[in-house]
Amino acid sequence: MSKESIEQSLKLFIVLSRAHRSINDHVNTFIAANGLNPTEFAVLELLYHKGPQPLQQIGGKILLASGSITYVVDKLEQKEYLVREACKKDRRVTFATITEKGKEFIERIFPKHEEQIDQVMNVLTEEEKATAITLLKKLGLSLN
Amino acid sequence: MSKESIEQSLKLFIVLSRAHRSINDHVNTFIAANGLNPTEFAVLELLYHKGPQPLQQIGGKILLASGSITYVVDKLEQKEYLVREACKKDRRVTFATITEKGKEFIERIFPKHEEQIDQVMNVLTEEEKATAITLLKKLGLSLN
DNA sequence: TAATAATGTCTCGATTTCAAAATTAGTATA
DNA sequence: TATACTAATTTTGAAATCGAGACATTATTA
Repeated sequence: MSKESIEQSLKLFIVLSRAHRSINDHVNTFIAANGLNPTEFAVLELLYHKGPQPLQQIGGKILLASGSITYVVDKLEQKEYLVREACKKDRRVTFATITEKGKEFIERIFPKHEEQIDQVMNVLTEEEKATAITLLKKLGLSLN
Repeated sequence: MSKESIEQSLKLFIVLSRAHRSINDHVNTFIAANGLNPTEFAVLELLYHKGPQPLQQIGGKILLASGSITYVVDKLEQKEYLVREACKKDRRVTFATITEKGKEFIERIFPKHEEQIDQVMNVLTEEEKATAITLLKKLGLSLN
C-alpha cells in the first residue's frame, strides 16, 4: 500500500466521479426536457421493460427508500404514465403498471435516450468500452 | 453506430453508474459517521488544500448553485469548521477560510478517507487503475 | 459623469430524497 | 383463537439542492 498507489486510487476516484457527473448531467438534461426527473424515468423504464412491479420491488431495484417510492409513483400516476393496482393475493401489496400513455412516452423517448448515451460513450472504441466495462464491474462488485 | 455498439454503450453507462454509486455509498457512510455530509466534506477539503476561497469559486469548483453554497457554508460555520471573511478589495466578495478546528478535523479524517477509497480501488492492479483513469478521463471530457 | 450592465451573495419557494413512525395486512406461536 | 411478529405502504418532518429574484457593489459605456 505505497503512497503512489493511494494517489492513483484517489485520482481514479476523482475521474470516476467527474465522468459520472458529466454523463449524468447530459442524460438528465434530456430527460428533464421531456418532463420527467431521472427517478421517474428509471421507474417508468423498469415497468416498461420488466412489467408490473410491486412498489417494494421497485424500491429494491432502483435503490430508493420506501417513502420515496410512494412519492415518485404518485407523480407518475398524476401524469397518467402508470396506475396502481391492488394485489388480490396479498392485500398489503400494490402493483404499479405502466399505462398506454406511459408506453408511448417510453417508446418515443427511449431510442433518443440511448443515442445520447452512445454519443458520449463513443469517444471510446469498442475495445476500450469493453475494457472499461470489465474494470468498472470489478469496482462495482468490490464492496458487496 | 451499430446495434451492438449502442448496447455496449448502455452497458457501460450502467456499470459506471453502479460503480460510482457503490463507491460513493461507501465513502459517504464514512463521512456521515464523522458528522458531515459529502458536500460539506468537499468544501472543507477544498479550503484545506487550496486555502481561503471566495464563495463563488467554491460553487464553481464543486459545482453547486449559489443558494446551496450559502447553505453549506452556513452549516460549516455553525460547526466552527470555517469562518466568513469580507474581502477588502471587493466588498461584494466573501471568503471562506478554514479554522483550526476545521484543519484538525480534516487532518484526523482525511487519511482514513483515502484508505477507504484505496481499499475499494485496490481490486484493480496499478496498471488497471492507470487504464481506467485514461478511459474515464476521456469520458469526463467528452462533453465540454 | 450618469446610466446601464455585470457580479457576488443571500433569500425564498419548490422539488426530491430519506428515516422514523403509523397503518394495515398477513403469519406464526403459545 | 388471541397475541405477538413480520411485511408493505403511506405519512410526516427534516435535509439538501436548485433556480429565480433581491440587493449591494463594481465595471462598462454612452
